[in-house]
Amino acid sequence: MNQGAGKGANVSGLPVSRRLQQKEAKRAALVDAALKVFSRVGFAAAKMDDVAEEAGVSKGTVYLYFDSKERLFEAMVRDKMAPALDEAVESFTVSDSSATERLRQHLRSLYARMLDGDRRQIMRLIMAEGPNFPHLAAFYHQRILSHGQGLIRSIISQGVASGEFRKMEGHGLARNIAAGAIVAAIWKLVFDHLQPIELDSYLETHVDLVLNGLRA
Amino acid sequence: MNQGAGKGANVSGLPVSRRLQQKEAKRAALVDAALKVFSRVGFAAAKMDDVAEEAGVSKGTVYLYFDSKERLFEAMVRDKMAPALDEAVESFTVSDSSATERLRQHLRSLYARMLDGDRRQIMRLIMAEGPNFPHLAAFYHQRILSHGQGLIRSIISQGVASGEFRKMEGHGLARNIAAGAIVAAIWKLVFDHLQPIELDSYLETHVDLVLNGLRA
DNA sequence: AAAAAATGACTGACCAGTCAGTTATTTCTT
DNA sequence: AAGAAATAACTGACTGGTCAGTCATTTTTT
Repeated sequence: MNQGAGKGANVSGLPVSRRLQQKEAKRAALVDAALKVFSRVGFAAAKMDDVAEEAGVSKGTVYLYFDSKERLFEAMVRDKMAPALDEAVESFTVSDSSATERLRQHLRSLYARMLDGDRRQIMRLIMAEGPNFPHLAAFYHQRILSHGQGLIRSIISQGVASGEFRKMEGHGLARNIAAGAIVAAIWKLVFDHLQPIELDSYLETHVDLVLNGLRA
Repeated sequence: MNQGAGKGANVSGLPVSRRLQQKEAKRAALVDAALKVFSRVGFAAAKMDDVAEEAGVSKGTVYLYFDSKERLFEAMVRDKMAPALDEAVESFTVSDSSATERLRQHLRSLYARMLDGDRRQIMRLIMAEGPNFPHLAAFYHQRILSHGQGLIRSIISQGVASGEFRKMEGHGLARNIAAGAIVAAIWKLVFDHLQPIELDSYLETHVDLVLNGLRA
């Protein structure tokens, strides 16, 4: 009767011990706490004690879940970024709209996703600490940036095929189109108190500029 | 005969002691060393010993020139950013070219200035450490970003007046136009090894997109 | 009662900042 | 001009505090 069968069985019939659920919940709490602390002060200045306190546990407990500060940082980035990929793909269900309309929609959803509080903090952390965490930079590039460029490129291809957009030859068109959103996200974290970004208006300017720039 | 006249006098006739010259040179060397070390590892992880070694002096000497690690960091940002302002203004001598041509030129010069090795490192540091150094973020915003937006806006006004550009209403047009360059600078530092930016081509794409986007 | 989870005092490495002492440069004296 | 005295620049061992990571003990769960 070990393995907690009985009250440990969940709807799917698989035995999931109360222990494991709690462990998972605590791990998530620690990741949340880590995000807060790392966002506030950066990797090097963050204290494991503060992460522990933020999560309502003692420092020793943090080390039951993560081997080291670096591992905690990495786990945080991975955990918090995983949903972004799913969202991007989900929001991208191929529709039969025009490329113009799809690009407009895509940029709106990009802003919504990037300007999410957690996400832009992580983006800033990647830029700040990326050179010290090469595999995290690679992970972020592969899972988010590379994928995101692919989506934009596919819309552009459609638009070129349909005659809505002109064919542009140079490199980096997708990055160029996404740049406005990236800058908005960072700006909001670093300079917003000095010169606020009015996001809706900024977004519309961006969409307007890009769509006109691409028009055939 | 005090004040070191004679061999202490320089071409302008003003007495400049050997001491002061050397002191100024050493200060500059320390700022250079600081830039290297801070760029490599960020503010918190940088060691004053490393800065000293990089400059070829002992740690104590660093403290003869700068009161603290923070002050050194601030001095570095200020010293290294001062020339950027002058350059921007210089490169902006009002010409009688069309707004289209002026914007093209301006973007090229913006890329050239931003992608300067030192400068993009500092931009990255500001983004990474800005929230912890509010007055530095303010300094950077005022001296670089705000000013830069003004230059772009003035070209756009000319273009609207001359009928080259359409009038765009939303906020943040100047930021949007500069965004491509900002992203390029950061990309080159963090992701270039994963997906290189071919700068000339990227720049031309950007110019092309923006000019078409603005066209009346 | 046994096992698992959590604790927090502790250790050892690290590093910003100091300062008593050393070296280099300039000024004064003869 | 040559040495003596004064001043400025520099050094690096040291201190005090901090913090990642450990582990013997306590608490909670089963």
